[in-house]
Amino acid sequence: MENRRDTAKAERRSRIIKAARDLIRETGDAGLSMRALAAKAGVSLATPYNLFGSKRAVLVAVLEDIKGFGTRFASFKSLDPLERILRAARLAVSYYEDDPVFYRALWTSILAASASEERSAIFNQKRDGFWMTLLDDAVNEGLLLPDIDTAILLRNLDYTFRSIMLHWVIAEIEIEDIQPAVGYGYALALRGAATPKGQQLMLKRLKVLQAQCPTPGTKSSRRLADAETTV
Amino acid sequence: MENRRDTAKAERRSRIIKAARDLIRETGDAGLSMRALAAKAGVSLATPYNLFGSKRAVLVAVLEDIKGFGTRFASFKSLDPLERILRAARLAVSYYEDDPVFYRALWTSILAASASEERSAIFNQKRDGFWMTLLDDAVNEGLLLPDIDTAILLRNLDYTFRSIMLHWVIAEIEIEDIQPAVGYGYALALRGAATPKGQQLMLKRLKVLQAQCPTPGTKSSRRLADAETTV
DNA sequence: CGCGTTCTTATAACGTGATATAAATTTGTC
DNA sequence: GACAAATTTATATCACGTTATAAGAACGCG
Repeated sequence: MENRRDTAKAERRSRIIKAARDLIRETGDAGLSMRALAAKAGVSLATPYNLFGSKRAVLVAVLEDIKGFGTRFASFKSLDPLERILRAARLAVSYYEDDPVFYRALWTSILAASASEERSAIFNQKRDGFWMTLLDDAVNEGLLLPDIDTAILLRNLDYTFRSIMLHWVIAEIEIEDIQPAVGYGYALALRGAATPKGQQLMLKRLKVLQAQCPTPGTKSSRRLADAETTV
Repeated sequence: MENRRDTAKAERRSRIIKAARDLIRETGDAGLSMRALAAKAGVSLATPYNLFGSKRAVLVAVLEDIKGFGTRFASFKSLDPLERILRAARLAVSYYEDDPVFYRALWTSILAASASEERSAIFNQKRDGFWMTLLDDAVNEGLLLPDIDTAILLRNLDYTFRSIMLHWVIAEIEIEDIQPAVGYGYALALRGAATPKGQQLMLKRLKVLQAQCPTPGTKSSRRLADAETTV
């Protein structure tokens, strides 16, 4: 907010983000063209490119504009650290559960947007600090092994989260299957990093969550003998 | 190969796949347009659409055309089952390490190709039988808990693999960081599903692999206090 | 005020993936 | 060999993301 020029620019930026959000909600993925976006934002076609650089960047900005995670998380402080992590993951999933149409369209658009050289902060969101605190708490209370580098563990948890979301976006997971899948993945990785004490806790959760997961292997025709497979 | 018509069609199909593969190798992702592909395959622009349906489908066909996994795997039979799984994962990674330019371009194209309603077999490749055998062996030898549903565990391992590959394609992981990242993720999940005996084995591997992983948290400015985060 | 800078605007253009159409060609069958 | 069916072909067209261009407006500064 230095110049009046910059405030006008910021105003245009947020107008574009809002227009994109509304367009996705109204018309879904399909209706979101740059021409429609510019019209809806009351702006020229070139402006989103000036301010963001590409369609993908606009959509990433939409994603980053969605906040309020910490607020809803206030009430978990009494639980043990591992349980807190699972609750936090569940809370993260709930964002998608609350508005699946929007998020699916958003991610579809982001993935479909043409290739770019972006220094993609798509995945490098600023959640690290929050989650690192949770993990470090678990180490301090003797539930995770001190040998484990929590930063690397966190990245591994992120991998699980993203992959399940991508699977939901691209293929045919039902939205209600996401929560147990994420919970299971998190519990499994946490048990892999846990002390004996933490392992007991996670094993209980694993059994519960496993029962909630749809078993992919129940198709009667599983091909057991083809070693000639694709990478 | 019933009719002569079908053989000609199959021949055209494989000519298109080969042309796509060659085009990616020669010009990278950028040079692969449907017009260039049709020209290189000696075929009309409409033909790839007739035979495959979309650009994405062509690229998926290219991916599925790459085989030979089982052959290279013959020699691991003397190792313990968990170690075999880690070796197999490493072998899968080696495909990408051997030709990173090609695979990155291929995946970029697949992700960037316009949205589609495909019953995406992109990820549902036919590797299940091979990996299920490995996991079941580990259960039978008392290294993994019998409570664990190996099908769900396998899907979880797949999540890790895909996510790391996607991360490599989209963002800036170095190709040499993939192998430890995949190994760590697999060892972590396997330890999470392991018996005490299996856990000891995996913990050793975890420590080694952890040391090979680049630590994402070593940036001096880690923001610890922002609970206001993005989902 | 006036000048220069910066940015938006309007518009045209390019190459793209995809689709539609009618003509040409190939194939299987009689 | 001739006919019918199917499909490739050639071509035109569409909407899209993106870029380039020139013209105009808003601003900071003297």
